[in-house]
Amino acid sequence: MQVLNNLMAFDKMNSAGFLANLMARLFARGLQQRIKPLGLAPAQFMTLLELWNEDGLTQKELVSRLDVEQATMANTITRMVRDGLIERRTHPDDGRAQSLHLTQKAKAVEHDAVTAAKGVNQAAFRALSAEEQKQFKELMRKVIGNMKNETRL
Amino acid sequence: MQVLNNLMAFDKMNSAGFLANLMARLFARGLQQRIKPLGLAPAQFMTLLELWNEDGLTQKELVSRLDVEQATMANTITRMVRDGLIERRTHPDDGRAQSLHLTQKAKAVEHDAVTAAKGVNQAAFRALSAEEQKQFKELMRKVIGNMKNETRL
DNA sequence: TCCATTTACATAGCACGCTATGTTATTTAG
DNA sequence: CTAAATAACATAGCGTGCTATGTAAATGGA
Repeated sequence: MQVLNNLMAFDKMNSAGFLANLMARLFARGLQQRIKPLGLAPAQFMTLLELWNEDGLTQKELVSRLDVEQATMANTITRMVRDGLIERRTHPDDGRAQSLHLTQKAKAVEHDAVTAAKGVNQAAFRALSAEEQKQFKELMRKVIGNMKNETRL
Repeated sequence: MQVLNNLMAFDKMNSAGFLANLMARLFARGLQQRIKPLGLAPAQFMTLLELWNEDGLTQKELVSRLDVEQATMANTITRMVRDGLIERRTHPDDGRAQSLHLTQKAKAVEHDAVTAAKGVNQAAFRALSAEEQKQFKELMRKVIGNMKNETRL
């Protein structure tokens, strides 16, 4: 048996990294399927969440709130402008910056999109008790905190 | 305060999907940094894990073990052949299939790569008790199971 | 046997993440 | 006030994921 050659070398179903990747892909898949009919893609939805909460943010502000690289955000914004979800306006106080503003189209889908996203989370968490759900999210935040501070080692 | 406009609309730090995505990106980043010096990318490492365990697998077998789409695997394999990590051999029993075989280069990096990957998991899990670590992985497997069976709702 | 179906893989096209680097506007030092 | 440094955003290039579709080799049924 091949399994015995490398005994316990690296069991992926017991590897946090593998599990995290698989889980995240399943979340993304679920979200994508539910919001595609609304004309949204997952990263666009996350960006809209911030703008629904506070319209007119700059790219820099979105970058820090969503924890992605600036280049990633720039491309997402370009696609959202292309898709008629937001528009760029030059920032009054800073010629380098731009403020991003929701279009009517983006405002119109807020309720349905948020409902869809909540549905994904619910589907993922069915079969988990309320206590487990709370613990699980707490642990994810803890792990995220660990890895963010990981400048060394 | 903008926060009060949409009270409790969608708190991303309390959204399993957002947390899962962020966590997975941090895992990927950590792994990528550690295995880049070995000439490996994350998906290549995952593929090598399977081949180190059992050389000569087909694309179809890798697809089912790593839980990615066939097209994704095909592209990863192409890059691995390009990078001299594996080679394709036509399958003796089936002219459509191919068996994938490790090169010396790929065999040589196994130990270092596995050590690197274990390091990522350890870094993520420092600050978690052994019990928490076990629970956390159990919960991830549970959530993954939930979402895989989610044909409806 | 021959044709339809299925199977294994390839390809096209896109979303989104990253690093690295360029451009332009603002700030800061002197 | 001007030159250097910084800050905000854009662009290039790539890896990895997906869906949709094409191609060629089995397979199965008539």
